Amino acid sequence: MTTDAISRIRRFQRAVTSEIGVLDESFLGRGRPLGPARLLNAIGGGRSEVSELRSYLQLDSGLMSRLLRGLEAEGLIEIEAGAEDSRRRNVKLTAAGEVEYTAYETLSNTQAQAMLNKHQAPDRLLAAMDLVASAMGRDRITYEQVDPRDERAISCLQAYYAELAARLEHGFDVTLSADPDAADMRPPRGSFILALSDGLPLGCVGLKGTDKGYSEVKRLWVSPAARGLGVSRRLMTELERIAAETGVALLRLDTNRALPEALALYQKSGWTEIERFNDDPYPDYFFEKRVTPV
Amino acid sequence: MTTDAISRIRRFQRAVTSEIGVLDESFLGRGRPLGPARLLNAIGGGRSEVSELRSYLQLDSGLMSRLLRGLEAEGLIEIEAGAEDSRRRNVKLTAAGEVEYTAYETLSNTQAQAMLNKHQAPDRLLAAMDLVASAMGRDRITYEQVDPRDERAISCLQAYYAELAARLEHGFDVTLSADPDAADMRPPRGSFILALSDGLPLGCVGLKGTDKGYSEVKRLWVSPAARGLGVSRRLMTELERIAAETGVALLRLDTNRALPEALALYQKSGWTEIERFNDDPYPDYFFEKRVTPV
DNA sequence: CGTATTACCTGACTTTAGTCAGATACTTTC
DNA sequence: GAAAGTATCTGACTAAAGTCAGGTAATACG
Repeated sequence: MTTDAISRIRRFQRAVTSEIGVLDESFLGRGRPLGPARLLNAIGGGRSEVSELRSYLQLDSGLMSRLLRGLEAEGLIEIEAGAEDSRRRNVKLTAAGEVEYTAYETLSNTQAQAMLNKHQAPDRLLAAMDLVASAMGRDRITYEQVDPRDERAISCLQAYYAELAARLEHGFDVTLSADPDAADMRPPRGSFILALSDGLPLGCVGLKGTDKGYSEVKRLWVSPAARGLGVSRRLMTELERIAAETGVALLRLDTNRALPEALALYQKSGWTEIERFNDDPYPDYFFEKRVTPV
Repeated sequence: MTTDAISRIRRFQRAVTSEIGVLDESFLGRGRPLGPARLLNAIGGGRSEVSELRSYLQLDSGLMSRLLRGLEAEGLIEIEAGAEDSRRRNVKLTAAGEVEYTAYETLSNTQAQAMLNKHQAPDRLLAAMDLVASAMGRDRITYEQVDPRDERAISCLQAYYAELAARLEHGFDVTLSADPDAADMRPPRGSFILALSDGLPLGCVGLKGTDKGYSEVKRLWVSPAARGLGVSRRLMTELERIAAETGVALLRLDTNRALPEALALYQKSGWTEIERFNDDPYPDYFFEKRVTPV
């Protein structure tokens, strides 16, 4: 066997296949076939509409119906007609269902913890897992407008500040920078966009409203796990779309020479370099871009 | 959702589960259930004894027998009684079986290649995959004595030289070092041990026979993907066992201050620091350990 | 208003996977 | 050389998963 790229990926596939087999085995230990177990977990995971469950689990409607009857007979779920459209059904866990769901969660968490405990450098392992999961889930990255005080937004911003502190020649202190008030990055004045993959925040960008005839792009950051996937480009596209929709005509931004990826992105995507337009101590480069209104 | 360690691992599990599902789907596309498809792939992968296939795929003897009859009826395999023990059966692919196996291989390779193509930094992705696969396959790491001219041994040695060149203050040129002739690291004088996980070499160590009353430990290296799993300790234990079995009474080694992990390992596992015993330009530390003969 | 569509259910199936108790043919052990 | 053990096969099962053709309400559309 050689050690070329393809065989390394194939080895990875074999390793995770057997790991997943182990998890399935432990699920079977609760005396329920995998079908009902997976359905129960999907319901516990927050999916409540039958049609949503069906497309998530890729089940035939007949099979789904029977699995639901089974869990209902066990007393684990309750099904009721939807409020708006009574053809649509909503499923929720009963108290007994919550208990059973928690038991499955515990099994999964225990296995995850065991993997972590065995490893001497868990941070490295987690970073590698994030990277792989992001690469695999690329098509499933979603872009969502959130409040900049959202827990996930804050975790991105902290990672962003930490990275600036590490990369800028003289460090970075957020209080010295023109820190946009969160209010300026919320509708209707501004916006804050997160890139999310299966709940994990992978990147962010903020649009800060000003009274000076332009809006500013701030806080563009992408997690190391997701670099090379085109996330920053998508974030900027989303931001420009939102700016256009809300009638903003001109966008400006500033950046630092220690962030060459960002610089390259702006240069490639239609931004024009301009004179310094603020007295923030950190930026070296200033750009603007005209927005085509919709 | 928070971004703690456990939920990051769970996210990883979900991502790879769906990726594996995609591969299984593509296997089903060849009009054969997963059971026979997996068996065919195991046979094509080099496993020929029925009992070996049975333990690898964890199949009941009845089920295995029926799956074999199925593939035989399709004309994909031939089964013959073993040469030494005619109860044991050996399976091999027919020409048609080779074709079908190659088709499955192509499906797997195509999926792997697609993942690689989508990513901008494939090296980083592969390194992350190696790390995860090693962490998961920890129990399945095997230690094998090989010829130091083996392709996998050479790939380890090259990685070792490259790492020395990067880490030593003044670089590393193997021709200046006391390069052991491969012959000195082969039985009966010496030995060369590889740590292998599912075919991928993860580490190595050499035992070099000398005429000076001791044998030397050389070329201890562990892949970054496998650090923190105790591979170096196991390699050294294996080496000492082999030394003891072949009647070696004293082991010596040298190392450099730029390799603190190695230094710590030797200090923790019964090695005694001694005076310089060679004129190799690279090492700063010298150790020896007495071997208890068996 | 009537017809088409949608969301789910039901019953009757097939396929796949897995189990288990013998049967058979060979090999090892005493 | 008989008894015990082993590797595989066969037949008769069960469980689980998946398919498919209708059926029943509720909703949407022209």
